[in-house]
Amino acid sequence: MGRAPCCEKVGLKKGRWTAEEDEKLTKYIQANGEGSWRSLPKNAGLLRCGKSCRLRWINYLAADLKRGNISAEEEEIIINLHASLGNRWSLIASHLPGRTDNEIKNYWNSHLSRRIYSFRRPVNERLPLIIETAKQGMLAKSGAGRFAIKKKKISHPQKDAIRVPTKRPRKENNTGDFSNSNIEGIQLPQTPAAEKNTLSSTINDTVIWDPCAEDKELMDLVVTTPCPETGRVMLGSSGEKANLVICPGEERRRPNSIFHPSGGEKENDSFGQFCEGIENEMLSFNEVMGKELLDPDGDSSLNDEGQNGLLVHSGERQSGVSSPDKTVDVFESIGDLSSNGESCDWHSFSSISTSGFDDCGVDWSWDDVMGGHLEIGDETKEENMLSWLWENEKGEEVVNYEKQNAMLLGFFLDLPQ
DNA sequence: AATTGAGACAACCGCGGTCAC
DNA sequence: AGTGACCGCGGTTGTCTCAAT
Repeated sequence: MGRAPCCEKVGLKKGRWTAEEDEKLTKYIQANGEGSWRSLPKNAGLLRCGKSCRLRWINYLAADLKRGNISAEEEEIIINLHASLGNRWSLIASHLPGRTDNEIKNYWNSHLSRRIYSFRRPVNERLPLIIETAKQGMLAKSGAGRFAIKKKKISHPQKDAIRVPTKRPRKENNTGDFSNSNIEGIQLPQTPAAEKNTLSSTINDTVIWDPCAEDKELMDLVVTTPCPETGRVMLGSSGEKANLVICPGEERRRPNSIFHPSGGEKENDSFGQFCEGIENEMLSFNEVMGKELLDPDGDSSLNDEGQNGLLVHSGERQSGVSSPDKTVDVFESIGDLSSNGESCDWHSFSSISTSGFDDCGVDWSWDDVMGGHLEIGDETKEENMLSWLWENEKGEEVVNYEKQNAMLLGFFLDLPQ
């Protein structure tokens, strides 16, 4: 014989709580304390299920709840903890006094998730590591910690017009930095599988990596160590340097930044395990932009020099497009796609690029990409970075795709403010 | 002024672990 | 020891608000 049921479930009221019900519940709990949810509704004179009473008390009536908007500090904590813990709302809430798991969950779903997951991706599919990496670079944005790298210019006189017009703006001001960016409105995965598996990364694990730092030893350790199983070079390592956040130069360690791209358990984190499951996700920049972001057939390509326009659709660049800003177009395209949830369509991209955004210009060059890190006259840093990007250990000229891609993607993701 | 539809959020549902009987 | 309710949690749904048309 088990316990008696918590309530009869018949004749019980559902839906919104009235002020009168709130008052009854509050008075009862103030007099008798929390708990005994089964008997509470009857004793308090409420036609509610005990479960409903508990939820109402915990989420809205408890005295220690903090009302009002989520502050910028709280928001950053949520973002960082979510990057580490995934959808463990109660755990996240435990770090935010006065906030409930439900409140944080709702805030995440309505305010933050679309800012964080900037790219269309099927549910339950992980982002490529390079995007995860750059994404986390975005997350590290607030404060000084940010990998990339300011845009050289936004030539469009009304850059707000770049926004994808798929959603009406809300009245309230969003506190985040991406609300006015041209990625607004992008459909997001609801609960990426990777998040569910992202566990146990702690603040102490975080390594903020500055690619132009003079700490070349760290650079090499983090970036150029190949996976012993796959032979691939990863944007991340494991063991002591398991967590990687790309950030700019000023601040190399930010205690609140959490990044654990592998989602592995800290104590089990070996390099092999880190590589496991992501070995095929290390795409080149062209692959990412073409296959993952733009053209499902993968036939867009990156202009090698990067000096005159950003992306060149092979064999089909639109005539009559004057200095098109392909960065802008890229994100226009993504937003447009996500707004209807359909697959990426290169042709819609083309039509967008030729119908009103032609003169949006964000030219880029490697000088631009690196420029955010470098101060004028800082030749040592510049030399370090150049050799890091274009040389191997022997000083021979090579193409370090992963390094370059990470820098480029970070650059491109640093959208106009 | 009426309609539409997206955003925000309160509340419900269902599951799994725990614990009282 | 077995049963089944309780509890807490995360996912989902329902409802309200309000900007755009």
